[in-house]
Amino acid sequence: MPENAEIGAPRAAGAPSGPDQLLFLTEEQLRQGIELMFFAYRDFTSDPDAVLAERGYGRAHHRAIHFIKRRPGVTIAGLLDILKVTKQSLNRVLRQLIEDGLVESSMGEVDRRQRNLRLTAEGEALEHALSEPQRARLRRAFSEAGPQAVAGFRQVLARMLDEGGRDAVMSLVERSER
Amino acid sequence: MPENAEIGAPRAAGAPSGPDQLLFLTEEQLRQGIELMFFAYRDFTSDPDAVLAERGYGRAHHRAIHFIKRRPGVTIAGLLDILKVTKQSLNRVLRQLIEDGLVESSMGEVDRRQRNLRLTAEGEALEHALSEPQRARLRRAFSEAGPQAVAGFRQVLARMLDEGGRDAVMSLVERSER
DNA sequence: TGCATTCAGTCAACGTCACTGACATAAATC
DNA sequence: GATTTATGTCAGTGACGTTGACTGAATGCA
Repeated sequence: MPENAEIGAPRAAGAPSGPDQLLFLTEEQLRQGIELMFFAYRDFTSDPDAVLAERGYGRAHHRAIHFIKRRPGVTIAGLLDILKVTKQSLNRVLRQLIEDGLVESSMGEVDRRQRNLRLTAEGEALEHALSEPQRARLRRAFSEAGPQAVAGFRQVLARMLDEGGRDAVMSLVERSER
Repeated sequence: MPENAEIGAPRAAGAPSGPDQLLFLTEEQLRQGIELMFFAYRDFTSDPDAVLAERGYGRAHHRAIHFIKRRPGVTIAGLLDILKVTKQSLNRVLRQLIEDGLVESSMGEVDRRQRNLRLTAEGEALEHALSEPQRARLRRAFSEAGPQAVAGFRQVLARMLDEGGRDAVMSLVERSER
């Protein structure tokens, strides 16, 4: 472990005895992990939340915009599958985004029932305004923690995913397709 | 930034042309980090959400219960400070929890305007039912990823916190006080 | 003692964003 | 031609966050 071992190092307040090998699995460490997830996620979402609030949008809009950016031409069903929300929930958000000129919906070429979703130039601009603060936050955190810590961060998050959907999620996350 | 000055050392400062050392800071890696946070947090909260839904509660109840368990005797103001929600939001949740016999509110001993909050036996039981699936998920993820990955996970999450409140959050998270 | 402040609790109104259930329409498929 | 699929919409519900205004009780200070 490099120079910054002390920050994330298992302190194990209860200091159970025995070999140190499993100290990172104590109940205390698990509780700290739970709380860190809560606080980190709260701060992580606070920047885009502020941008969204200016336009009267919420996190649902952010998620839709993010994944439309990621998979240009995605269908409604595809987006529903990624987001795991109901059609009605997604529809309300998409209707707004389309009306506001951030997303364009075009008829499917092979299957004309389908809609292919894409960001307009304005949609791209909002996407960038939303994601840049998060990227900046991660960039700083990654840079300060170092590559080895980042690798651990990713491993643990990946292992926290539901086993059922893990492969699907990881292949979505890791597919660059841009 | 006294104690962990080396943490913030600008590793990414120069040398963009260097070898693979900075590949973990590419835009692509940042985007993957953002998506992993989204999916992991979604799955992470899904287990307690299911338990809560059975009783007609939501995440707000979970958070209140968690931090009352963590800091027995905490005051309303203390909880507001941790959760960063409005008094009105918290009050609605607390009123329910108290009515349902999960939380008890007693008058402060030094300052009789204050209320000290504690979980009842039933509250402790629900807290356990809520946190156990999350602990199990983390336990598995930690165990599979290994201690070094866990250290990295913690470092990155800690570094993602808002700088303003980081020390306060980390000292809350790391304080055992039980 | 008297006044300002603090802590807690409440009322009302509002908005986002999930959910269920039911139904409509068009296009594809069998 | 009948069924299935993809999308869209209407209505209702509920959790949970917000702002703003106001109360009562206890405290602290001049």
